[in-house]
Amino acid sequence: MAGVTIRDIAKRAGVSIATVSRVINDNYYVSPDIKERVLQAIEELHYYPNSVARSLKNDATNTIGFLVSDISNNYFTTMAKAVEDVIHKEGYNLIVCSTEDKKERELEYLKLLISKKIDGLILNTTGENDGFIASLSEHMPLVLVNRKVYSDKFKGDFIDSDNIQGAYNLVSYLLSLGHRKIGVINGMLTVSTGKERFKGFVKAMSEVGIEVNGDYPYRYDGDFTLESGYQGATKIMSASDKPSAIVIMNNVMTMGALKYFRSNGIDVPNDISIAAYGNIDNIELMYVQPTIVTLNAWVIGNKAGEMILERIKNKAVSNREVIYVPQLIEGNSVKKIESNQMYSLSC
Amino acid sequence: MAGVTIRDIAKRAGVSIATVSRVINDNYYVSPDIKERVLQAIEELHYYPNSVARSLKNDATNTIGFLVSDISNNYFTTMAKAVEDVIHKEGYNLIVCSTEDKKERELEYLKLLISKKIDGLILNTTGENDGFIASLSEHMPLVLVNRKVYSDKFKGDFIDSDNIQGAYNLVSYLLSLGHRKIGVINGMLTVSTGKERFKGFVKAMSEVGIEVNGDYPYRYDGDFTLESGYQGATKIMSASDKPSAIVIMNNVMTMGALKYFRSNGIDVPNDISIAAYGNIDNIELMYVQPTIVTLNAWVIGNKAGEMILERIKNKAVSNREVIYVPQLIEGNSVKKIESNQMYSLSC
DNA sequence: ATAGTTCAAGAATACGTTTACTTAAATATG
DNA sequence: CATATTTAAGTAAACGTATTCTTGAACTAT
Repeated sequence: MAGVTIRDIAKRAGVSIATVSRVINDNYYVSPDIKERVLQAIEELHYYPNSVARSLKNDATNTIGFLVSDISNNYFTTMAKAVEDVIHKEGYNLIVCSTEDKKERELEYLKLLISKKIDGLILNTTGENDGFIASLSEHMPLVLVNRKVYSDKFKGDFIDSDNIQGAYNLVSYLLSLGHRKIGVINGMLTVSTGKERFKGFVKAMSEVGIEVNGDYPYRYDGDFTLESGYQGATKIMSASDKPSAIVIMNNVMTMGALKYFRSNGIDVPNDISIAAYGNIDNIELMYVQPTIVTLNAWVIGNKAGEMILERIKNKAVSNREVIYVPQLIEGNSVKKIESNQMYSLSC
Repeated sequence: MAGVTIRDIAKRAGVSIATVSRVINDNYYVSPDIKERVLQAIEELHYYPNSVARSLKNDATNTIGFLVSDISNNYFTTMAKAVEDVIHKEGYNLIVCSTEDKKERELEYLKLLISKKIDGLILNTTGENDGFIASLSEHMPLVLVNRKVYSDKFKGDFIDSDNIQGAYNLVSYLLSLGHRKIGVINGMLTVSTGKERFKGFVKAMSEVGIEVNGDYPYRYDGDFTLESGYQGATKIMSASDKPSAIVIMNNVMTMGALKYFRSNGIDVPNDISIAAYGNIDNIELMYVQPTIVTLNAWVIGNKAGEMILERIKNKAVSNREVIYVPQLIEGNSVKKIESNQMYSLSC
């Protein structure tokens, strides 16, 4: 089983290695009796083709890389499954790596994946290696998910939810229920998701005459991690003048913030209202159901799988963008503000 | 960047490919000026060594496979991270695949990983390919996690929590609080985890004189999936004679059961008590905190990483077993049964 | 000064495949 | 029947690297 090569099969079947290869790949006519003999030898010796050698010769590994920022975020494992689901049918495999949102780790993994000669890459970038990625994109089929690369040299596809719209909708929802003092826990503003979601926040607020500028009091810039969600909630709630609601810009930070609230006896939504960006797993089993805008990880993953396959087959396709509009799902994490309170706010 | 080979570097630097290889691997003396020239050429041409070719020559891919039953179970992603953490330091990479507990998928992935010439395999088996795995184990470094392979030909290591003890502890806890009619939602009884956890259940029950035999009324044999947890809860709660508590044999089924309870207005623990095997993520944010025995995925993953590295370095090591004792963590999902109720039960 | 020694670096081979090229037997064609 | 054509299967080269073997220049020793 170990170390059995095409040569052993050839010897056993009394044919040349070329013939064995032809039987394995079934791409040339081989007379039935010889074919039979080869197949039998393969069976008897427990031969498995060496895909390392095969990849070297074919200049194709049938492997697609998927580099994500956080493998323990269920959102990405769901997406990975969705990608796998599509590419597996076409004979491709997926290799998933996690950067933990570290610049160096991303670079290291990119180089590793280049070395491993993957046929294509699906990337959820840290946003800190745009130059490298842009020049990589000139030589490797590349599909970005959720996070954009800022470079006009970039050649590839981009799939995302409409971050601005999604965040805008979240905030509009809070505004419609009378909230005006609205806090925000941002993700990294260095990546497109962080940047654009905040932009959606600012936009919605400005439409009711509230300018969110440098010294906006209820703002915390986190980094999409559980800890920063906790920190953000801590900071915002420790101010003397508290907001009535907080918008949180991803699922993981939402869990972090809720941990803070729960462990400090802060009631959601009575003490603070919450609205969040992104899916939460088994949300109906939580002590409170956050109102969210959802990203469909499965849909995005499927699309990413399709697009990378297209790119691998036809490297010349031009840049494409696919933007999904996220849907708002009401939970019970937002309290309606009574109008007398509103008036008191506006004095 | 694409297609730059050692040959291009050699030409650029005006040396032989052997010299370039020596510089890259830093394993032979190369005079400083030549070394410098080579390094510069590598830099200028954006050369990345082709690890496919390298693997073919070295007969080592520096890659370890991790085949799990369910990649969307946070328990396994945590374990994967833990494995990665250990092996990465030694220059190895991890490739994770998910069988979805399907026999054919496991076989397919095993063959794929053999083809890919991984240096070692960490396996959470479906339990349905024991023969194949046992003979594989004679040629490939192999570490089993959580689920055993039943074959005396098997050569490798095994890491697990003490399933019998863990389940026994869960049931004893319920018994100590006065429960006697205790339901059980099993995982697959074809795999060691399912089998042994049930064994622990039976053992604890028999110690208080309750024999769990073929027609035990509160038993559901599931398959570790969310759906089967839901189904199990449905079945058990639809009987006219309901139990006062249910033991659920993994984390995912627990979520499924809770979904049934919650959506059907069945209060935990007032209508039914729950105790479960396995970790639950962000448990403090749930509407009820199940009492559980925990598996430390991180510890198991680290150990698996260490052991597979040892096996790769010294293929001759004999079979080893590492069993961790799981710890019981009390939640608020179990109600104490008053003694008068107990008496009424015993008539 | 000559023979012996050392060693940096080049030449050549091998890893396990796939495939272009070659061969020889079988069949078709005039 | 002799020549042309087809084609099944074999031979050999190539993929990109690591490494053994070889070479020849620089050095040491006599």
